[in-house]
This record gives sequence, structure tokens and C-alpha cells, in this order.
Amino acid sequence: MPWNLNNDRPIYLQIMERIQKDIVSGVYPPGSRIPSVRELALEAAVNPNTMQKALSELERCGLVYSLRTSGRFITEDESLLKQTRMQLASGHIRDFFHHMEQLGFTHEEILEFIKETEGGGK
Amino acid sequence: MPWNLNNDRPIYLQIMERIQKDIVSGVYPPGSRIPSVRELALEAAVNPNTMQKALSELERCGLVYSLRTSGRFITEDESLLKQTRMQLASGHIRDFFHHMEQLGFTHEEILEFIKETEGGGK
DNA sequence: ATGATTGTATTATATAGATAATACACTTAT
DNA sequence: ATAAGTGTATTATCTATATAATACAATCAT
Repeated sequence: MPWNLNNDRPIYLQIMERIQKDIVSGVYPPGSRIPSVRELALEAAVNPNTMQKALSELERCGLVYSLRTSGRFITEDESLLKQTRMQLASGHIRDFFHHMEQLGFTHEEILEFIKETEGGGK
Repeated sequence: MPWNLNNDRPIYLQIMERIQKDIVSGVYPPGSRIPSVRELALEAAVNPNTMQKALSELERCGLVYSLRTSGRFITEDESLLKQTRMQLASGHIRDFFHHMEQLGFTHEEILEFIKETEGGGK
């Protein structure tokens, strides 16, 4: 999976959110070890310091913890994982409706819009 | 309407998108004059240079044009306005589904999620 | 023991974004 | 004519990001 980093937002934030999604969606299972800072930085074609900053953010949220000399691991607190996943989803729904209403669409129009998008995966 | 500017994204971009929405949703009617750079900067509690940069972006898109000494005006090209509005809407829908799928939700789960959000305005 | 790998910290440099303070040429209203 | 208000441009300064190049103590495999 490519990392798709833009430059209209801080890179460390984009990385943080990307890994956050991989965590709460189960790409990195609870308790499992994630690649080292240097490995991830190499994979994302980013400076190790930037990756470090992104990972520090995830620690602040409690999603990962570090054992200093053996690596970083995903939390085993599965309720936190599910809770975070639902919070992110709710946020996206809220933001989506907010954006659409700012564009002047009514609730009905938004639902109609979604129906039409039915088959439009990708 | 407050401007609600974050600092996790360039301010001039947030301003640009905000005004863009006001334009395509009709808050600023086609052909009408928008407040001066200095007025808008004051209203948004932002430096005039920053507001200038945001407005320049909108000119690049053709949504506004400036008469140099008399002010800035909304385009009369209503088809461009409608087209831009629909493009923005499509983008939001696409991004929304993309985010939700990255969180591991299926298309059906997403639709179910939206139904439950039915009454949840605000 | 040794060497490689861990997270973490430090220092320096470069760039983008934002603010501040002006300045200019040109309308418009008075 | 004069004064105020347009968009636009310039210069300087400050901060946040990002990169680069190291460094260190602790673990782990060998």
C-alpha cells in the first residue's frame, strides 16, 4: 500500500492518521509489533524524525506503546480500539454532512446523492 | 458566521475553501461584489496578505475576478458555479466512502451508519 | 563479548506559512 | 482638487515542518 502523502497538510499528521487507521481496522493486530521507526521511515520515504513524531502522537492516544529497546507494539486494549474506530467513523459522517450542508444540499438531496453513488466503488 | 480556522492546515486554504463554499452555495450571488481584502481580513481576524492569497486562489479557479480599483466580483458564469458545486460534492462523497472503507466498514455498514444518523443534525 | 537493532535526543539547515508595516497606481465620492 | 478606498507588491521577521547527520543507552541474537 502506497503512502500517498500530500504537501497541503503536515506529513507527520497524515502518517499518524494512516497508521491509526491501520491499527483500528486490524491491519496491525492488538499486541503485535509494528516495524521500527527507521523501517517505517524508509517505507514511507520520509525522515526518521518525522516518523518518530507521528508515532509519538499515536502513543499520546494510547494506541501504541514502546518498550524502548525492543520495539513498538499495538495496545491490547481492544475496547479502546473499537471505541477509537467508532469515534473516527462518527467524525467522518459528521464532517461529510457538514460539508454537504455548507454546499447548500438538503438532507434529502444528500441521501439521494448517496443512492446514486451506490455502484461507484473506487 | 464564525470562520473556525484551525492550525493543522494552511489558513489561506481554509479561507479559500470557506469562501468557495459561500460562492457556489449562493451566499455571494453571481456578479455581486464581495467585501474588500482588508474588510475580509478584519472579519476573519487574519492578515490582509493571507486573505489576498486565498482570494488569488479563487481567481485561479475563475470563481472571482478583480477590477483592480473598484473591487472583486463573483463570476457571472453560472454553469461554472453549478459545475464546481457538483465537483465539490462528488469529492466529499468519494472521500467519505474512502475514509470509511479504510476503517474497515463495508458498503452496507456505511449505509446503515447513515440511516442511524438520520435525525442527528448539528 | 560482540555487533546489530531498538527508541530517543540533539543540533543544524532549509522551506513554507503567517504576520507586520509600508508603498504605489488607480478609481470613486466629496 | 482632495481624501478615502480599491487591488497589488515588497521587505522583514517569526514559527512550524521537514530533512540531515549524529549520538547514546539498552536489548537481542550470535
